[in-house]
Parts: sequence; structure tokens; C-alpha cells
Amino acid sequence: MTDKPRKFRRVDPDVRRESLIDAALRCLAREGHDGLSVRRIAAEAGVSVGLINHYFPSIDMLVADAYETLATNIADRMVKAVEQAEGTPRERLARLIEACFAPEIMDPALLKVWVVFWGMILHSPEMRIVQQRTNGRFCNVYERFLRDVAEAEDKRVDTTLLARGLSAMHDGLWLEFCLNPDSFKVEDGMALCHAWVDAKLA
Amino acid sequence: MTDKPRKFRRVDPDVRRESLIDAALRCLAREGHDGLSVRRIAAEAGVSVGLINHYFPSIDMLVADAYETLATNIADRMVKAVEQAEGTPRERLARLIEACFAPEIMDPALLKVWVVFWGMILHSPEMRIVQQRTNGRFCNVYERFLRDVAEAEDKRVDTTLLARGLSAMHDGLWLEFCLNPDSFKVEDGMALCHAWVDAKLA
DNA sequence: AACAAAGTTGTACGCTCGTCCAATAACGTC
DNA sequence: GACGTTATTGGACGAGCGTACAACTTTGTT
Repeated sequence: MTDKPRKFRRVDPDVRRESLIDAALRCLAREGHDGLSVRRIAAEAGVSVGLINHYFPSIDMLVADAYETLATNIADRMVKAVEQAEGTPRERLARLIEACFAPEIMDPALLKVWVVFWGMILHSPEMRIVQQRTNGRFCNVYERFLRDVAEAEDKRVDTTLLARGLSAMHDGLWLEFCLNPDSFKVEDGMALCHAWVDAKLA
Repeated sequence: MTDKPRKFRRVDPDVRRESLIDAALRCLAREGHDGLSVRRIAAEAGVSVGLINHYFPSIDMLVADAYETLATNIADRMVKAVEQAEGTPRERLARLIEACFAPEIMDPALLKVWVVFWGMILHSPEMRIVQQRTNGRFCNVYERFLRDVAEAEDKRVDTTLLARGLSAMHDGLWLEFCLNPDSFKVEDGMALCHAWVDAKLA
């Protein structure tokens, strides 16, 4: 009474697209730039080579979609982590910084993916557009919670500049940590970010 | 009375090695990861394909040498720029920050090269060793001039931590600027670095 | 002038790549 | 149950890749 053997199953196009993007991200996380290959992604997704080009005009478009997807996911998770937290604006900002240093962020495999994104941003206009959009989102998240603190404590600071500094410091620490996890402890990184914020919102 | 035509000229091995490394860096700066190819580097250096493997056991070793060379050059240039500057330690620190934001540093082509380095660090033990060594040098440069200021002004701060923060903030700003030069002005980046230092050395 | 040493060339090999496209098989509809 | 639609397959194609290696050329020595 076994199911009759099928050579493949049709899948809803949207679901299929998503599964291809997921497979691509898994390949990039595992193999970095070497994982960026139609054949490896197809194998990872369990489909044939040709299907990739059926859903994406070129490999660059697939990566651009993957970039948008991953960046959006991460930003959303951060916002949610803070929004469902209670406490003063100051405490919520601390939750945000904690979320920025969560284990799934401070992961060399994630940097492997991002390094590929960066390399493509420098050559592909489509990727550059995604970068500008997603980076703007990240900065807005930082600024939003920083402004909450500034308003609650009645401080007058340029929250845009403050957010840019926080973003830069976190990016630099994240990069260095992922390249060399022994160079410092995650707690030290969080302390540095807090030191920056406290210095401007003292 | 023309010179008799020669198919090639022998070159001192050390000079040849250096010219191959230079050619590799030029390829990486122009084409990013795509430039990392024996054939393109050979063409750029004006030699045949086989010569690369005669001087370097593998392409990875060539890049590792190129990494060490470029990082050392940049660090040395910065130190020299500050050392030949006069003034108080505080003023010399300002020169250092200026040097960090010099046009030849804030150059997308330089990031193209570095993105390739980062990608390889995450996979190659040899590259990881070079990263640790060169990054340590950079941090030492920062710390050295920060300590001068702290001592001259009799401030008690953890200059190691301060240097790590400065390094991270600069890296993050450099990255963002090279990815999207319209996102902020170089002067704003310098101001942020100064704000970090001033906050801790007020 | 002859010779040895070694820097340099050029090619062949096997592999992987992205793209293209005709054939195939699954699914909804009648 | 037959049919049309289309998601999916799988192989062909040309190009570029890293490596290896034998042949060639230059250079310095005798």
C-alpha cells in the first residue's frame, strides 16, 4: 500500500521560491563564496539545476532576494525582542543591545553570508539598492529606541548621529568577533556599546 | 642597433615575488573576488600562468602574503603620518584619526580587497593567523597614541578597551562608507571617532 | 665557446561553472 | 478518463578555473 513513486512533486511557487532562498542561505553559511553556485544550491534544496533559473533570472537576483529576506528577518526579530520587553526606555535599549549580541548574531557562519553580500554590493546595482534599504532599516531601529530614551530622560542629542555611531561600533565588533572569537568576550562588546550610549545620554 | 629581441627577462626572485603580489592586489581592487584567479593575476603582472605556481605553492599563499603586505603598509603609513607630526599627544591623536579617514583608506576599491581577505580568513588557517597578527598591530597603534594622551593628561582609563572601541567604530564607519559613500560625510565619521575618544578622555 | 643552473613559458588535463532548452511528468479542469 | 498547462527535469554547451609538467630561454661560470 505504498504511495506510487513520483519523480517529483509540484510545489506552490511562493513556497518553492522561499525554499530556494533558504537553501542558498544555508550554502552561503556553510561554504561562503564557494557555496554560491547553482548546482550546490539546487542540491541543497533537493531540486534539479534548471529549476533555479526557472525561478530566478540570474544567480545575482537569487542572492539579492536572499539578502533582503535575511536582513529583514534579523531586523524584525530584534524589534520584536525589544517590543515584548517591559521596563523603562533605558531598559528596553539594553534589551536591544543584548539582542545585537545574541549567539545567533555573533556567529562566524553569519559573517560568511554577509561577506558574500558585501562583495556583491560593490559590483551589483541591485544589491546596492537592497543594502541601502536594509541598512536604513537597521539605523531606524537603533534611532527609534535611542530617541525613546532621549525623550524620556529629556536629553538633547542628535539621535541620528548617535545611532550611526552605535551601528558602526556594533558592526566593527561583530566583524572582529566573527573573524576571531578569541579576541574579546561578548560581554566586553556589549559594555563598549553601552559605554558609547551612556557617554552621549549620560 | 636595436636590442636583440628576448622572449622574457629574468628578474630577481624577491622583486618578482613583490611584483606578483602587487598585481594580485590590483586585480582584487579592480574585480574583487572575480579577480582572484591565476590567469588574471598573471596577465596583470605580464607573465605566464605557470610562473605564479613557481613562486607560490597555491593561490591561497599568494593572497596571504598580499594580505600581510597591504596591512603592514597601511599600518606603517599611519604610524609615520603621526610620528612626523608635531604637537601635543592630543593633537597627534587627531592626526591619527585623520589618517584613518584619508581618501586612500575610504576607498571602495580597498574594501573590495578586504572583503576577499575576510572571506578567506573564515576558511583558511593561514589567513586567520595573518589576521590575528595584523589586527593586533592596528590595535597597538591605536592604543599607543591613546595611552600617550591618557598619560599626558593624567587620565585613568583602560586604553586597551578604549582602543578596541575606536577600532570597531572606525571599521564600522569605513565599511558603511565604502558600501555606500552617500550615507554620510567623511567629516561626520571623524567627528564620531572624536566623540568616542573625548567621551572617555574628557 | 661550452655547459650547468634555474627562471620562464605554454599547453594539456580534469573539473566546475552559468545558461539554455527540449523532453517529461504532475496537477487542475473538463 | 482525457487534455492542456506548467512546474520540473536532465543533459549539452562553451568558458574559465587550478594544477602539473616538459620544453625553452636566459644567465653566470668555467
